[in-house]
Amino acid sequence: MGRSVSPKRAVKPARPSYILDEQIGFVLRQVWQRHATIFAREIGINLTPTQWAAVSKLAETGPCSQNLLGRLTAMDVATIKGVIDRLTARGLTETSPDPEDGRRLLVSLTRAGQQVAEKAAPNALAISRETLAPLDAKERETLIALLDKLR
Amino acid sequence: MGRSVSPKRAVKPARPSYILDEQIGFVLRQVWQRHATIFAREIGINLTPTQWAAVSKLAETGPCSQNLLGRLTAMDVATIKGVIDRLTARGLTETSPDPEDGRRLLVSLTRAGQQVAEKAAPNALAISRETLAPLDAKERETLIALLDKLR
DNA sequence: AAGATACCGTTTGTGTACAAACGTGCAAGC
DNA sequence: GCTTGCACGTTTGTACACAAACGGTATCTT
Repeated sequence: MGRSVSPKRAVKPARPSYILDEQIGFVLRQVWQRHATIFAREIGINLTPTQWAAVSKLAETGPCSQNLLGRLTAMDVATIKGVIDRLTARGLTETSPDPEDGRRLLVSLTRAGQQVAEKAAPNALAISRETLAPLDAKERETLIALLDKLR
Repeated sequence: MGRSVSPKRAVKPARPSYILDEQIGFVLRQVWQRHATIFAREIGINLTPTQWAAVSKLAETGPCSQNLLGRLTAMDVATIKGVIDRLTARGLTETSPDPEDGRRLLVSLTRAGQQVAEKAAPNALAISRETLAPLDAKERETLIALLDKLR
């Protein structure tokens, strides 16, 4: 170390070429973390963002196969299995073999699961609002539109 | 099922109040997932985004305590420990007790770690570019600025 | 000097997240 | 028929991510 790479003129300690804090991936991770923190505090019932995704999507679509539910909620097959296992253990979902297709495992909300979905939906909306609170209405719209292009 | 809840007029199957796909948290998770996929494919050396964050931050700042490094890279104390353990096992980092403060564990890049940092930096920049490729220059700037407000 | 307080690192436990390999069921083609 | 290919679910292994509890160290206050 010591002498710089290019001794051209004075020193000016060459801004490093890679600044972590300016990289989109790092920023995304932090924004996601902030959202997850808000979520954990505000969702009310004890649910993770991932579990809520599964529950609310089931409430939207009605019963569907575990695999399809995974695609609809952007979860890996191994991930959705774990999520459904835990939700089922808590009595929020139940599973049954699909009579029409021996490969499929049908997943549906139990009565308790439906109640949770209804009860938590307003909280989930509030969480979305709080996550976006630092932005004004126009900025929120712009952000969503831009992120949508990157999905 | 069958008859709807509110028989007022015609049917118009009441758009559910909570649409997962429109929620900022769900979108963030998906964009992050896409970025992680690009990262895994393009980083060259076998490093996770998190590990790269630690390595590149160490390259930026020089040796620092494990705890501070965790804060600089937005990692929990337990997370940064695991990351440094794995990097050290691979010979990219090394640790030593801080002679000036018995609580601290100093973390630094090894020679191999520095080489990895230099070699991977261009790839990491390319990954950022590819992640943002669906946007034009102005949009990229806007997105970063908006996300920055949500950190 | 002694005690209160804050900081640092470790450990344990739970929950995503994904790759890879495996076995089974369905459907399309010959 | 039968094979070939694809879809579906499961299991294993690795790696974040965070809460909570613990013990050791430094610093601040009295």
